[in-house]
Amino acid sequence: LDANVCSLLHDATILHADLDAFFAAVEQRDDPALRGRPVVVGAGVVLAASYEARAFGVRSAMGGKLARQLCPHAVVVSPRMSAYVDASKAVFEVFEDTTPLVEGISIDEAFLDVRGLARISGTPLQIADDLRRTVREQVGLPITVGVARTKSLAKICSALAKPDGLLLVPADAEAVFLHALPVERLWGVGPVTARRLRAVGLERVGQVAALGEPALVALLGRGTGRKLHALAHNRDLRRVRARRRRRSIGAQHALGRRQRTPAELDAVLVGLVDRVAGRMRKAQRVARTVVLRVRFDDFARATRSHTLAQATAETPALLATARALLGALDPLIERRGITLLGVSLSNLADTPSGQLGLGFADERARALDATLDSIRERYGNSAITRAVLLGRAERASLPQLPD
DNA sequence: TCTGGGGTCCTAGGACCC
DNA sequence: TCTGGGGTCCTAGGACCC
Repeated sequence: LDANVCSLLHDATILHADLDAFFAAVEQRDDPALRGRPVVVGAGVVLAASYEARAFGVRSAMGGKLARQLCPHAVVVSPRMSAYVDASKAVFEVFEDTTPLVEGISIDEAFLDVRGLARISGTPLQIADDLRRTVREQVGLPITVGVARTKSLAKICSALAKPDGLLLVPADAEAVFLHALPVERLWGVGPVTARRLRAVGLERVGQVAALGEPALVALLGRGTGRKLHALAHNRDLRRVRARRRRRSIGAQHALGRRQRTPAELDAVLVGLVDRVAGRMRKAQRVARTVVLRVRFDDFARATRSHTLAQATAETPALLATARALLGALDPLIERRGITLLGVSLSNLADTPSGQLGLGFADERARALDATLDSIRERYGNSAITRAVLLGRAERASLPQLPD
């Protein structure tokens, strides 16, 4: 596809940029001895595999044992997260230099909207080409870019163009391109949905597109059915949005198959809550909902959650809640065994300005919280709003609020 | 495939409110 | 007495993504 075609159509303006085998590529960049050799990052579970390792069937999320069987001569390295974070920052700087409209999806991929940059930077195809070269020159990593009119299709393009590739689908070629693909290529179709589709003979996106929305809804449910129908026709109105805020923060820990005593379990829980609460305070955010996640011996899962009356990032309050949730699951854990424990916090808000440094709440804040609790007990939640306002006024040494 | 750690979004029922 | 229409929030589970 040449740049002239692209500029004529000029509507494939969303880029999806995706680093190739990111963790493994950083390791190969930093250690020349690893270049050209199969590299596996992560021992217990494969976090990333270089393309040389993938040639032997090694995939990320695969168990380390199987990976070693498939590729015995692979170099296994333990992850260096800080190196990856640094590399990611450097790459995102290149993104930000390309266009102000950058939406990070994960540590190694982002959407970029390059509409309206024709006079400054050229066509989307030229921009994508420059971006790839700049990342290679400045950061030393291979990156693949997909270009299309929608996020969904741009993402599909980058997946197909990997590794170290560039693929643009012009608007008038969308249907032909999309409809020939297997259904798994659609962003949002995982193993379960793919199985359901294949069970009724739907293997290509074109077949899904031809089916019609009602039939798809009947097969997959309303949400998934509608979404899939739209995506199969490349109808995807999602914009590229800069800086989306996190909606939850969590931590989890795999426990293996060994039996755990309640005391061991509690120690793990304390560690998780402490870690998560610390990250919350660092991010100056507070949470109202505590979610406890467990995985049993048979890998089935269960979650329990509790929503607090007031948002907090204080370890003791969060820990008490998490302990209560874990206690409620005790009988199940007793019966079925536990292989993973996780805590995540949602319903997030910014730390109120009067409560900065919540982790070290002073006597006064504690007294105020106690007052709020007693008000709640006596008069119910409806009295709390006014009490909170009064409390803030008091803490900020403001005059009393009018009724 | 035999299993790590971090997320997002959707659904559905029930409690509760006006 | 038996019941409309609209809404929010909470909880639990599930699918999916990197």
